[in-house]
Order: sequence, then C-alpha cells, then structure tokens
Amino acid sequence: MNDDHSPRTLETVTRACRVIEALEELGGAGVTELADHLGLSKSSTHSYLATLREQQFVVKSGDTYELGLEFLYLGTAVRHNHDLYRHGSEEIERLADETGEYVHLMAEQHGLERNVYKVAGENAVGAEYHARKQQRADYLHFSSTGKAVLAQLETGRLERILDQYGLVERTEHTITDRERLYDELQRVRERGYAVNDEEEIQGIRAVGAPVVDSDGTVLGAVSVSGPKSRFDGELFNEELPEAVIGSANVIEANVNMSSATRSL
Amino acid sequence: MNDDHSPRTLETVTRACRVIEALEELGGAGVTELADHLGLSKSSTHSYLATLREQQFVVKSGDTYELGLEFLYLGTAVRHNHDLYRHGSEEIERLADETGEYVHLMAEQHGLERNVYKVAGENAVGAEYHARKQQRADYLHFSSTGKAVLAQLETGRLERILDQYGLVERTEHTITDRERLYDELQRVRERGYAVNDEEEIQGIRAVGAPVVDSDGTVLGAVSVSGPKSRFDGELFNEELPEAVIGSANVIEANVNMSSATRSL
DNA sequence: TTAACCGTTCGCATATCACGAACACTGTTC
DNA sequence: GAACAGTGTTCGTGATATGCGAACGGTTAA
Repeated sequence: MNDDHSPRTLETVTRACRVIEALEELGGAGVTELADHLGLSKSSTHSYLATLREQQFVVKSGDTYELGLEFLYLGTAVRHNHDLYRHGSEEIERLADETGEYVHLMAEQHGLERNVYKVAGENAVGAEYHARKQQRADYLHFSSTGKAVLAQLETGRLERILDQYGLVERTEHTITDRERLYDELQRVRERGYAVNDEEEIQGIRAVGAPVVDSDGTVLGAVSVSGPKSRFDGELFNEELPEAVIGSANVIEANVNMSSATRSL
Repeated sequence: MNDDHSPRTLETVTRACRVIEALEELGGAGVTELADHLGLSKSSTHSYLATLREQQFVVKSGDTYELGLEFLYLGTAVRHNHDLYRHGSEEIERLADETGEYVHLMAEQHGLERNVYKVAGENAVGAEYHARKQQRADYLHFSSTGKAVLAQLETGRLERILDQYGLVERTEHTITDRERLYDELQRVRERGYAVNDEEEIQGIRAVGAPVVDSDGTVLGAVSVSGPKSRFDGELFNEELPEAVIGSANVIEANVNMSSATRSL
C-alpha cells in the first residue's frame, strides 16, 4: 500500500521540465538568463532549448525563447478529456448564471488543488481573487473546494498530504492546526459542503461541495465565491450551500451516467 | 541568414516530448501500451513516466498514466502572454457578436498554423469545422488566416516553409500548385485580406486578415468562417472583408499602443 | 494450480550528456 | 574606429546517466 520507494528518474527529463517551468515563470528568456536561473551551463541550457524547439514545444523570437502554442493545445486537450469538464462545464455555467458569482471547478492532483474550469457570473467580483486562482497549483486546506476534497479522502492519503505540504498560513483565518482541521473536515462530511471564510483571501468567502464518483472516489469539487459583504445570512448558510450541492450532484449524475453507458 | 546547421539535441528530451504527445493522442495509457507505441523498452518507458509524474506533469490513476492539469495551467499562461490574445481577445469577441459567425485568432509557429483563440457567434455553425480546428497544428496554405500570414512573409521564409511541408491537398479546392499559390498571395497582398473557398473543408468559406506589427512582422491573423450558403454576394465580398480588416487593424493599434508605452 | 498478463526494480555496458573553451556576432564605449 | 562586454552558438572530451533485458511482485483468467 506504500508507493514510497522513489523510483528511478531521469535527470535529463527533470531538467527539461525545469526549463519549461522557468520559461513560463519568466515569460520567455534568453540562454544566459535561463542558464543562471537554473544553475546550468550556457551550453547545456542551449541544448535543452534547441531540443524543445525542434519538438515545437518552444519558439524562438529574436534571441528569446518562449513556450509555444503547443502547450495551449495540450492544455485544452487535457481539459476536454477531464471528466469534471466533460460532464460539468454546462452545469457550472448554469450555476454562474443562477448565482451571478464566481464559480470554480477544481480537482486534486499530487496533493494540490488545480483549476479545471471557472466562470464569472454577472455580479462576480474580485480581480485579486481571480488572479490568485490563476496560480499553478495551491494548497487544499484553505479553500472551500480543497476542504471538500480533503474531507472525502481516506485518512492515509489525507495524512500523507498534510505531512508533505503542512498547513501553510495564507491569512489570519487560515486553519493551521491539524486537530482543528480534522474537526472542520468532520463538519464538512456532516453538512455535505465546505466553507472558506476568508481563509485564503481577506474579504472573500466561498462555499464548495465535492463531486464524488459512484465508487466513492472524489473527482474534485465545485465552489461559488464572492465578497464577504454579500456572502452572509441565509444566502451564505442555506441558499448557496444548497445550490452548490445541487450542482455537484448533477455533475455526479452526468459522470455516472456516462460511465454506465460506457460499460455496456 | 541560414539557421540550418541542425544544433545538438538531447535524445532524452526528445523522447520525453514524444511520451507527452503519445499520452495526449492516446488519452492516457499504461506502461506497456506506451512502450509499444514508442518503440522503447518497458523499463525505459517507466522511467520517463515516473520522472514526468514526479515533476507533476503527469498523473497516474490506477495503472494508466495521463497528462496532468499542469498542462492546462501552462496553456492558459501561454495564451495570456501572447500578444494576439492580450490585445485581441476583446476585439475578437466583438467581431463574433457583430457577425454572429465563428471567429478565429491564429498565429504561425514553426511554419504551421496554431489556434490562439476562437469565439462562436450566435449563428455560428459547423461542428465539423470546429473539430477540425481543434487540431494540434495545421498547414498554412489552405486557410484564410494561413494565407493571410503567408502573404506577409519574406520570400525566403515562405519558400522554406513550402519546401518543408509541401502543398498538401485537403479538399478538391485546395491550391496545390506553387505558382497558383504565389498568384493568390499576390492578390491577398493587393486586397489586404485572404479568402478560403472550401479549400480546407467542403462547404465552408472564410475571410481572413493579417495582424501586422509596427516593424512589419506578422503576428498572426483574424478570420470569420461559416457555411458557403450564407457566405455569398455582398456579405462575402465586401462586408466581411471590411469587418475582418477592421478588427485586424484594431488589434494592430492595441499592440502598437502597448509596445509604445512599454518603451517609455 | 497454472499461466499470461500487467507494472515495477535492478545491474551492467555503452552511448549520452554536461562542461568549458572557443567561436561569431552585436552594440557599446572611449 | 578599435577594443570590449555582452549576447547566442559550436565542439571535443571525460564522467555518468540512461537503455536494455531479466527477474520480481501482483492481479486476473483459465
């Protein structure tokens, strides 16, 4: 049950991945700049860039190398193959229409939260929040979707994730105590939805519900988020939870329907 | 002026790229399946997958490996960094509203056409066309955007691209003769826009205009496409060309404005 | 029970990659 | 106008990381 005997990995591939990430972070770079950034020699860095370019993963304009549109292609392909997007995008759009707020569809990968799809409702606010959610990947313990997912994991995996990443404090409201988090997750399981009360960003609240497979594995979670001023009272405690859980259930139904027809 | 002395390239990186592409094509795969597909040994294939997984580029569910959401992140990052998207997305949306048809924003990379952004107008039709445009990358010589771009390239680059890829026939209307293409490109330059008259897909016409930098380099092209039945007469010969050129000009202005302010 | 599949691990031989030094080119500086 | 400090690029070499095959552990089917 333990997948820990770290398998043999290829340094050359690892370095290639770091080159790609660095190009993204820097928004394109020259050979020398990249070499410094990665701690590689200029000549080696050049070889990596030349290879990625030959494979059309990277383009060169003038003397700077950038990630190519191949990544956009791969990204949309990944999204379209993802169960949550295939069976959830329409429902997410509907929910954004209904609530008028920001709606997110997230999945967990490698113990971190990844954005699958997001839609801004008519009254959706929060340029800052929007930008924050643009992050590569983020921790699970301070978002409504993250907590909704964590609450569904078997304790073994939960603990391994917490061990690996810890409970980083993002705002003063972030839960940083392990026992408090366990209590919180218990409440999430009881209520069927999770809440983010300014734990990720000051002034922003969110309500999230997990999307669970028919075999009980979590696929991810749906959330609605908005300003604290608006997210209050009956809306925050009843209407939104109901709406979010409803959407999650619709998506679950779509997923299960499709997997049922697939096995005919 | 010749960049041809093919530089030294890293086989390990090339193979990693092929693994990624194969995972995309197959929509996820097991070790043995991938090894067969790539002509590598099982053990080597495993090492590649293990490395890509460690770098969080790949996820493993059960016994099948799939591309991770990292690619979606990288893809949207690439799009948001792309000049055409930054300064063109709004205009493209406006054009889709105005015409009610399918609108595309494309760029050339490595001599092929890459989709940057697309918006479906209200009456937009063509599921097939839509799917076709989902392609990884396509040739330049049979699309309106592709021809608009080709018409702006210096003859050296143009010839190198044609030498590399040839004039593949996609439909019976595709231009497969070099001289005829040169004539066509000359007309494109004279009129300021390019036409695709069922050269890519039967029954689909399109009008495209290039987006050119202030130093004269092509950034890409805009197009409007739709069914032959509707794309006819005054609309096809005057209104749409005017609209498409207008949009291209707006995007050019945005791009130049931004590069002007940047150099202060 | 056996057999035929998986995915994974490991040792070994060899091909591959990292480095530094040199090159070509550009723009700057004095 | 010449020397210089920056680029990006090429190439030879030695150290080592990688590819392979064989074997292992597991699951499913016969």
